[in-house]
Amino acid sequence: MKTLSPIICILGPTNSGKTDLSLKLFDEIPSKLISVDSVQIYKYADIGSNKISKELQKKYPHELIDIIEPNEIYSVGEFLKDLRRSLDESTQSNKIPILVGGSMMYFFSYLVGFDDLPKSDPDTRRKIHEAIDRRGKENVYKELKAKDPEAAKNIHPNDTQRIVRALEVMEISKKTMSSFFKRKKRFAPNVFPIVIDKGRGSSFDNELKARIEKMLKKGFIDEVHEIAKIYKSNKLPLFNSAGYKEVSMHIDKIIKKDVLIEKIFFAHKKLAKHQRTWIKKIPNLKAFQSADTAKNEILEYLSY
RNA sequence: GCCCAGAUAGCUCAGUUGGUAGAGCAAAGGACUGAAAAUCCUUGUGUCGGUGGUUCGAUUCCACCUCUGGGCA
Repeated sequence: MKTLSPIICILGPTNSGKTDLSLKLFDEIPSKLISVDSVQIYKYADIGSNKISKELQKKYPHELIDIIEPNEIYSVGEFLKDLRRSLDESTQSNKIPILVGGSMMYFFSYLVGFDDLPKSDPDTRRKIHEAIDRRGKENVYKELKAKDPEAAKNIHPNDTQRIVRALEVMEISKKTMSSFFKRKKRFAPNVFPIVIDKGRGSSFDNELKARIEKMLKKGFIDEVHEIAKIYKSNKLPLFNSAGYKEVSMHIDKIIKKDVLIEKIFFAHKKLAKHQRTWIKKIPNLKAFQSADTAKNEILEYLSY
């Protein structure tokens, strides 16, 4: 079922020019744009996630954008399934898939490998959280250590999220989480992954700041208001992400207006840093500092 | 001009009843297997505004000076 048509992957930290590059490529080659972005996946999250405008979306349609409601939880596992489907579709229609986006763990899982763990279950998860409240995090961690020392080795006692996940997997599957770990490498020879990063000097900071000011001018706060109104909640999964968290805190009067820009800026800087940490772990990336040189190299690779 | 309050880490500020200091944020590095833009870990020497004085010892007490708020004229 595997064909060898090329697959282009464009990764990079926020504000690096990924989108520009992907649109330019789309202009020149018969391709399908596929978003790799855990926030743009959400409907209505337009301004804060830097989606291209609705008009541009007509000209440049993207897969895996606007497919989830902001009150739903999406995950890497689902992403990989959705991605596979999109990739199949594009090869069937003889189009070159261009994967572009900012969620580095999604890229990592696709490029480096991901095992078939049981998917999360809210009831099981709730039970484990109750156990933590009742018996204390330390004791629950001890339990994990006893049952799955291999997994516990890589989980810090303070990392509640991972402790819960490991116990959840065990509860559902009756097997240890570490027994699932194989990380079969899926790095196919036809995948062409590149990273673009302009670096992190003061010009990066200034551009990022300008970009955030623009977001606010375009009505980021109203967008968050609207979403909270539609779903009657200000505690949506979407509101955990960089920027959305800060704006929703502002709406709750926890963050004052005059520091909001700064807080969002820090959140995005942290995001960029985190993205770069992931990028360092992904092998075989071709690195570029500008969209133009990257474009030429990709066209050359595709012999266009 | 007078009175009051400040001056401590890049920022906001704690603190030391006198034995040369610590939180949050930022920054840097890292972990990461269905929330990942999440979650978590590691890293803190800074003329404690300046100059003198008291003291075995001052960032801490005293005096003066400089600067910044605020008030009164």
